[in-house]
Amino acid sequence: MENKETFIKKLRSSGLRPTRQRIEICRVLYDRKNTFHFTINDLAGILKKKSNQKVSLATIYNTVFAFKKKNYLKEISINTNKSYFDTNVSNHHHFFNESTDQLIDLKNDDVGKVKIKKKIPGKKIKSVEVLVRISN
Amino acid sequence: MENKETFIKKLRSSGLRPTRQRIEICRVLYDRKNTFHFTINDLAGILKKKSNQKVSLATIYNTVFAFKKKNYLKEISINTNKSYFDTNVSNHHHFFNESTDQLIDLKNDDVGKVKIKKKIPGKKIKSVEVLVRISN
DNA sequence: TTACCTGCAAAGAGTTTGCAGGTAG
DNA sequence: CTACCTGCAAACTCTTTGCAGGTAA
Repeated sequence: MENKETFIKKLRSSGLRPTRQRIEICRVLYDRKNTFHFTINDLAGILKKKSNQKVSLATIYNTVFAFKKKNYLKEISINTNKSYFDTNVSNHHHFFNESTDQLIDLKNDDVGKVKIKKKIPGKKIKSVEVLVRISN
Repeated sequence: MENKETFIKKLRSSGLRPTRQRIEICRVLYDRKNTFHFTINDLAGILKKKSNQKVSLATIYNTVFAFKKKNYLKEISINTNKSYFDTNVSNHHHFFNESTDQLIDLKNDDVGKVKIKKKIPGKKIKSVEVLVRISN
C-alpha cells in the first residue's frame, strides 16, 4: 500500500504534475497488494466507477505511457487488438488464457533460464519475454 | 518452390476455392526459399506491385486467417498495433528489432529449452513463445 | 444453377492528436 | 503568470462486415 505522497513523487519523477486525475490513476494502479494486469479500457472503466468525475482517455494514455517509459509499468506482448500493461515491472513471464483473455504472472522460478545462444552483431538484447498460451 | 497445383490443394484443404486472387497470395507467401514475415499491409503492398489487378483487403484477411487456422501460417505475438504472420510454422522463436520493426527467426537450437514448471489445473498449454527484443 | 467469392465502402475498435479552457507552481 | 494539463472530439490505423455483382464447380 502506498500513500499519496509516494504517488506525488512517482508522478514528479516521471515529469508529470500531480493532478487529481493522475493521483486517481496511481491509486488504481499501485494502491493494491497484488500485481495488476490491465488494458487502457479496463483502467478507464475502473476510474469511471471509483470516482465521480471521469478521467479522459487522453489523460490515461498520457499517464500510462509516461509510467511505462519510467519503468513503473511494463507493456506485455500479446497480439490481441489492445495493449496490456502490468504493474509488476520485475523480470518475469506470463500465461495468457486464451479462453478468457486473462494474464497470469509466472514467477521467475516457474520458468527455467532461457538461454539465447544466437547473437546479432551490433544489436543489444533489450528483453526476453516468454508467453505461455493456455486454454480450457 | 511450390507450383500452382500445390497451391490449389492448399487452398482446397483450407476450404477455400482456388481463385486467381488466392493463388496470387499463395505465390507471394510460399513461392520463395526463405521464411517470410509480414503484416497484412505488407502483403497487400506486394500483391499490388506484383499483379496488375489489386486484391482487396477483405480477400487478403479472409485467406490469411484461413491459412492460420489450417496451420499454414503462424501469428506472432508482438504488441505493435498490427498483426505479424510467419510462413515458418515450425516450433521456433523470434528476435524483434525495435529499431526497424523487423522480425528475425531464431532456430530451435538458438534457444535453450524453455521449462515451464508451473501448471494451471484444468488448462492446457497451447504454445510457448519467446520474443527477444533487440535494438541498435 | 448454387454456393461461394470479390471489391468496395462503411463501420468498428483501439489509439493519437489538436485545441480551447483550466490548474499547478 | 507561465507552462503544463484536461476534456472533448476529430482523426488515424488496423480490422471486420454488409452487400451487390462475379465466378468455380
